Amino acid sequence: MKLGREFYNRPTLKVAKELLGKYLVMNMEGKKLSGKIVETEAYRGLYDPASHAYGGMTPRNRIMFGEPGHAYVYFTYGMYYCLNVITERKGVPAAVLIRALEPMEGIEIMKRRRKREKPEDLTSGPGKLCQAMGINKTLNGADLVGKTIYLENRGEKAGKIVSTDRIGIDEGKEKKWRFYLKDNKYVSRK
DNA sequence: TATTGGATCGCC
DNA sequence: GCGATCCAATAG
Repeated sequence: MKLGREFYNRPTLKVAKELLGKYLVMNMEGKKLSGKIVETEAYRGLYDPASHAYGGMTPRNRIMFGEPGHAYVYFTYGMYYCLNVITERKGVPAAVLIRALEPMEGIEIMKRRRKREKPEDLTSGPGKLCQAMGINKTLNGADLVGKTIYLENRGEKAGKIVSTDRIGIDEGKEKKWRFYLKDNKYVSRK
């Protein structure tokens, strides 16, 4: 069952945890790709120094201030994209970064795009999964309650969840806002 | 207008 | 450990 707007319009930490075990589905150019979410990170707007929205709205982060249930895609390190889902009500800048997936459908397409054969090399990181799924800037602002990209509950139990500090973040280290499924081999940074 | 460094990745 | 590679943010 596709996740509706109301799922995203809730506290960010809750959404970040509940996204584990859900499926990310892409329908593009007649191809279907999907993967199970196994790792996320929460970013909470104005009061979180690590968030892109810290300090107010800019052209890049404006999607974070908008309606929940949309995609925030940004470009980083000159060559990678990262995918976030917007949470909390309109006007409150907050998002959950999708950090890793367990590939499910469309694995051959992912291998071709990633130029890698091992399943655990396809989507075990935020930049990798965007490359594998074909996510780029054209999807920035896309409605996740739609047809091309959406999240889905396939009735799986998440299992044990581990929380740690966020990767690549120096400020706000006391915040344990990274969540992943324990013992899952598709989590980044083994 | 110039400079700097990043919510990364893969190879050395 | 480090280079690739480019854009957003900030400083001037």
